[in-house]
Amino acid sequence: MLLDQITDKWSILILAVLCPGPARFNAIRRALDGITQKSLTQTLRRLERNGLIVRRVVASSPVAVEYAVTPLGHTLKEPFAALYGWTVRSLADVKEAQAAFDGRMNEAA
Amino acid sequence: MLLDQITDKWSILILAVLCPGPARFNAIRRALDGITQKSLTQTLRRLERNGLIVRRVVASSPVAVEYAVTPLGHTLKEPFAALYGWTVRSLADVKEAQAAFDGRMNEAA
DNA sequence: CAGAATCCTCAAAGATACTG
DNA sequence: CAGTATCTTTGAGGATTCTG
Repeated sequence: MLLDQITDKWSILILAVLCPGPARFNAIRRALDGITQKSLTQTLRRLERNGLIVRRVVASSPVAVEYAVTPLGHTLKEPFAALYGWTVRSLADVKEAQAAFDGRMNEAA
Repeated sequence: MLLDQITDKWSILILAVLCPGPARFNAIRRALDGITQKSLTQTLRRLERNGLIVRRVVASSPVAVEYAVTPLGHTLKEPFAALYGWTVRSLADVKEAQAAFDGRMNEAA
């Protein structure tokens, strides 16, 4: 499903990093704390294949590779922002629900 | 991260099933083709723990268990709809990008 | 009916080393 | 710098069996 392709662990975060402007491989890597070089490569490939970002090789020495969000990629910004906004607004409610749930579990035990 | 909790494989689909009205375990299971009983149980538990759905046991014989979306859960409808709407609107563009990408790969080989 | 418990596997993620 | 290649690990998910 297409939803699976964009709701994975890193895609949304990479898009967020690239939205303000293009960035290079290791810059993205540093921005996303905790991602491995392998996962980053794989996720960038999938994003590129789906037409959400473009990969541009700058023939300098040493070689530089820039990733940038495409127009199609930019149309995802709004839905992602809606989702992210919800998590921010609802974090307190969710934590409260979790505490209540965990409390019920403990009293049952 | 909270995003991971709601962008997993089934949560969004279960919410969609329950949005029109409450449903029972096996009804949800039948509605979601391909989910195992284990995954359904686990996902329902997480949704319940996060306060997005409620579990209600009807003391009949045999026992009936109903799941329903909470007010908090309903606030997720809009962000989810935005995301799902994007996939519907963009499916053609994504497929085109994929074909182009795969074409470039083959010509390189 | 609505699960809990158990076993199993396989694909994704991590670690490590190497390269143009 | 921007990856590729390999190996290993782990844990999510599937299949199956059992139960109040």
